[in-house]
Amino acid sequence: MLPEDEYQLDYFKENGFIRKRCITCGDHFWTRDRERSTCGDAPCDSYTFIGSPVFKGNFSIGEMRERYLRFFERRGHQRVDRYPVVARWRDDIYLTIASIADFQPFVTSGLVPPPANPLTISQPCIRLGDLDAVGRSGRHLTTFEMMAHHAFNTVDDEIYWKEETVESCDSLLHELGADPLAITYKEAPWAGGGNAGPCLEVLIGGLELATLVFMNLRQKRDGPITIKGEGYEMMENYIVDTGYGLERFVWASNGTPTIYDAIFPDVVSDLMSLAGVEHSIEDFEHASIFAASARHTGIMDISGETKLLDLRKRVAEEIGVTVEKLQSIVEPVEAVYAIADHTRCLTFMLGDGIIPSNVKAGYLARLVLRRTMRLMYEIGLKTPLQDIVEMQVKDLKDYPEFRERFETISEILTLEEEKYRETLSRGRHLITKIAHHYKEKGEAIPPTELLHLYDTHGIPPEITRDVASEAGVRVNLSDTFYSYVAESHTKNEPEETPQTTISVTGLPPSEKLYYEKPTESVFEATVQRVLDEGIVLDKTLFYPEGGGQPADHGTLTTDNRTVNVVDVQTVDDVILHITDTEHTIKEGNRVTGRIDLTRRRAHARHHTATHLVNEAAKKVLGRHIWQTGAQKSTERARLDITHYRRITTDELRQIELLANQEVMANKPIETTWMDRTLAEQQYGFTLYQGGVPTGRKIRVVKTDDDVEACAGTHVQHTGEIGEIKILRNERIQDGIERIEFAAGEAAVKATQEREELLQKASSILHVTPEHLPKTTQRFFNEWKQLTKEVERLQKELAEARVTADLRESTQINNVNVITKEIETAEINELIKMASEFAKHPKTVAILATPHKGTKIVASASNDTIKRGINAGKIIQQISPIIGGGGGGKPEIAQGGGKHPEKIDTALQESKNIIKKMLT
RNA sequence: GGGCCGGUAGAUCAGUGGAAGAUCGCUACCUUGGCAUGGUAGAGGCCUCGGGUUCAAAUCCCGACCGGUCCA
Repeated sequence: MLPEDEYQLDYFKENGFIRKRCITCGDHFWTRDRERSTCGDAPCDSYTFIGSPVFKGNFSIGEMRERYLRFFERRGHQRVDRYPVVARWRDDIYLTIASIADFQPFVTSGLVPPPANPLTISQPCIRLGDLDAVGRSGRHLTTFEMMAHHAFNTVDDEIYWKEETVESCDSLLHELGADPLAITYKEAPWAGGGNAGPCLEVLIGGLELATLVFMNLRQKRDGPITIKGEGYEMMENYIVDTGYGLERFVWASNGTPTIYDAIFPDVVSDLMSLAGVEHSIEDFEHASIFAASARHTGIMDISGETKLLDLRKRVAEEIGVTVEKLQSIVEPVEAVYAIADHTRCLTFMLGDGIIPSNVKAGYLARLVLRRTMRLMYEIGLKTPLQDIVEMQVKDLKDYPEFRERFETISEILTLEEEKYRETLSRGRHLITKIAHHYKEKGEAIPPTELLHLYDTHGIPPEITRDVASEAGVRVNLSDTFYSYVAESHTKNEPEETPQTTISVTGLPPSEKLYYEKPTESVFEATVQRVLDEGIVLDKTLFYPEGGGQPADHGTLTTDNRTVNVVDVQTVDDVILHITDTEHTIKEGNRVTGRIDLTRRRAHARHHTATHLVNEAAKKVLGRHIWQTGAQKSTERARLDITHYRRITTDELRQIELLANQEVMANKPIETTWMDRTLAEQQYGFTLYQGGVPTGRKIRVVKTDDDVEACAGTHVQHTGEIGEIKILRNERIQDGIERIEFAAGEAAVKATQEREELLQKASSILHVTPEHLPKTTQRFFNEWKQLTKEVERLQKELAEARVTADLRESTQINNVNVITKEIETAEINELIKMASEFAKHPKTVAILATPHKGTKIVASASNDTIKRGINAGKIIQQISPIIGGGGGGKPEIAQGGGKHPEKIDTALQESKNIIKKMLT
């Protein structure tokens, strides 16, 4: 645990605070109120602000945000624009979950300076962890703004620390009109995301309004400080990480029964009337119900159906109504609250460019979307989703960027709604089928079946229950269903691949010649060290694998001995040259390096082409396009981009044309090293198309309109690419399209290969390539007709043969037995004939052909089957004779083998078998 | 990134190794003054594609393509 003197602030002592221990939870807290015995946090205190606001004046979201940011601007902070809700600069989280997330990991680690210091920001955040409680608890939101002021201190340069932070917070609350006696600061050591430090929670009226974190520890195995079982050590830099809940401030200033009524009252009331739900916070009864509900949920956990029911009971008791009555009043309103919240979340997600998908951040968008639609279905709200989102966009006046993007957002929503409807209607079919199955067995649909429906087909168990009960089948639905789902997924945990660490300690970063001298292929260098994993030089022209670009190949020569370099990797800024054979190169040697320039040029062409195709795709498909991956080689490159529907061939052609026009314009490619924060501010996060680079400075590559942070090697002018040829397009995930293309010589080769295919195909048909589509169509149609004609003729022929052959039958026990070898018949003909024979009474036929492998067919008329004949068994017994196997039904069976010369023997044997069967 | 499911007639789907099916829709004819309906007959299938196993594959195995879905 942290030493308690962490919290012994002068500010507390000089302003009449005393440190107390909560009589309920035992935590320590600071207060001015000598009478207070509880810490002020849930569940020790319950809400007192509902109906009696803690601040002077009813603030709206916009007013409160502005008030806050101005307050800290006056105190020397620089205001910083918000970051997107999708954390594109992070590879560990999809969504921005806190204001400090904007500055992790490079600013907090001290590697990159902050955009301003100290700074203040109001950062929209999305957290989906408490999805179930949203709407019900009265205080949970998926989307909220975390107002914050941050100071990034180093040992040499301290901006401010605890004293000033608490003083600012206290002053802000006073300025807003809070009662000083009502404010408590609770001590609550904080840990998360690999950092930790002391923390004060700021509470008024039972509500946590802000958290003041003093981040000064970093997680380290066997570190000297232990928190929650993990070791930590002190950092050289220490950070003031505050978080003020904007929505909670607004709620506290309004004292409405729920947070939703305070932050988007217009959207809530519009939705209520659209859904036909009676609700008015002016209505005393309703207000008191929701106030009571919110007070209780403030102090209890309501996850799970049982706990929810418990809450309902308590509230019902307090108000003096039955639980059923309470539910009928409360549930539709709660659904509307949740819909209001979820659609706001969607507005931020889609507005910041997330494309719904079945993977990654896109999946989270779809999760929220489908949840919203389910809620709408439950309360019978038929308004199109995009209309509700439009209400949100209009309500979010401080976010004009969403209005600009609304057309795309609206299109995405329409498509998603359509998709979900299809999923559900597919689901209904499936459920009905399964329901019938269990109805026959007289059982309820078991949980495994529900899991399968949900997991594999996306049908929520509630819908299964509804549809199945229409079919008259019960469903075993437990309130732990979703944890059951989670359980079924945790069975096969991915094995952690043990990371092999290559020791490059003590080595300076390798000098990268490939940036300064992109066209050169020969260099001199000194060997720094020879490791098992590769050779380290002081400087190199070899480009190491990275950013989807493969490593350069080439040679290293020393004392007239040359080795091939077949791979180049980078470890902590040190470049390793990997050779294909043993070598005698030693530390301190001078070596001459030569790189394969043809290979390098092919990579550079494909790399620059990737930027052009990406930009062209944005122009053709829309600004929502985002690169999710790319891979280059000497022969081709592929680019994965986000898009909410399949790219059409027409769009693909436009992209190809546009990219080639850029090539023809022969524009220069500018590369500059820029300060990371400056680059982000100047170009925005669209910089990080190819992933997030590390380091304080980033390399910015400008190709006309396209600007990306990129470490790859490029051509000097777009014209050097020569040609870009799109080869194919596939959808690798829902919402992600892959475009494969070739550039330069590879494009010419690819075009030639396609040309050759066309020529080969057209020379077979003796037509020119232009006539190929028409001619192949004609041939295909003719082929279909001829197939039918052949079948018809075979049938006719079979009938004719049957009539003739019936006369040649042998009599065995009053059964006509026909055994016959037909030289040129195919198996279908034999089957047709055999079935013709079987139409005649008292007839058994055994037919054989040596054509196309040796085949035999047997058939028996119905009356002979009754007398013991079984065509299947006959075939089973005689087909081994011809060296194969066979089988079938009593009426008709077939078989085959490898020895046509044994057909006679087999046919003779069949007569013996028939004799036995008839006796 | 991982898991699960699917691709058969225009549509929805049956078909677990032995002659490709059902329902709706479509076409023609009958029923009717006309329509709805009812009746009869018919057309419509590279069973997604490519390999493999087998005497035999829509069916089993491998791969590709297309689609659905859950999770991190």
